[in-house]
Amino acid sequence: MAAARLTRLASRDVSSLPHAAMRLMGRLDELGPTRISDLAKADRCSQPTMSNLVQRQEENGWVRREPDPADSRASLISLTDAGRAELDQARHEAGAAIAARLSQLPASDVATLQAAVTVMRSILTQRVEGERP
Amino acid sequence: MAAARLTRLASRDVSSLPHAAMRLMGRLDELGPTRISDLAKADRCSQPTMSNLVQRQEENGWVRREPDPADSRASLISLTDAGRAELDQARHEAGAAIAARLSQLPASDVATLQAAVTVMRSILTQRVEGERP
DNA sequence: GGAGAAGCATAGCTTTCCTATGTATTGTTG
DNA sequence: CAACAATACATAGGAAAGCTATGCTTCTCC
Repeated sequence: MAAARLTRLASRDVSSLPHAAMRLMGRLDELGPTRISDLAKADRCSQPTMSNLVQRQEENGWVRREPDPADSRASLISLTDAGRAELDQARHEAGAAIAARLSQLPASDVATLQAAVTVMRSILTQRVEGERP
Repeated sequence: MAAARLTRLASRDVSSLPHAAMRLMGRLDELGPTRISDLAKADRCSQPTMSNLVQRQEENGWVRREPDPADSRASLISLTDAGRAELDQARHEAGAAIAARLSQLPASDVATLQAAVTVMRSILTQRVEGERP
């Protein structure tokens, strides 16, 4: 609950990029050129949802679509320069918003959050029983 | 980012209640009978959004609307028994989903998260400069 | 008692998500 | 190697969740 509310709080401070677009572009930044279905898995949404999201960002010029040389059914999605610029700015905004709040905390609290981030990352890469690889 | 992804991960494991409904009902559980505009503030959404959300949950029978005796413009929203049951079940589901992942962590990591929750709560109640009371 | 403020509802729109289904390619197999 | 199943995506149609602008009551305060 605390994480959810904090996330909601932070996302309200970022005006430049819609939430879903930010997620998509963050993934692309991490993963490089990626297929739509893999992006959907990473973002935990359905394939049509990702298909649609990619189309919209393609229209914005933030994302590019190239044929996958290894499989002509698939396309590889990647960030454009404009997309990267947009992502950088959104991250800057988000960072500033978070920093404003963190600056009001004692250093020990910030350290606690930092440690928690590491733990959360390990949860995110965890495989839970009953999940297919 | 970690908090956002973790939140998204957890919310996918809860099928019973839509996201916004869960937030609304959680607030009602915390606050008791509350006005729509106060709910909107607590949930950081616009008043019309909350108005709409309350209407939908009212149709579901999970939420009740009573006139505010102190102000006949306002209504007081509260949980119905059905709503509380629904909330309990959704929390149970969410708890189980989280527990499944926490159980794979060493106790020290869980303790780190616990400490972080306390810090996050303090951020949530923080007042940032430039906000009206 | 009248003007402005406060509390909601409605209208009209956008974004984000879903399931179901169709199409084209790839793999597999008798 | 032809047929069938599986995979990768797109499209259609609809629901949920959010917004701004605006209008209607009811308070509040001078």
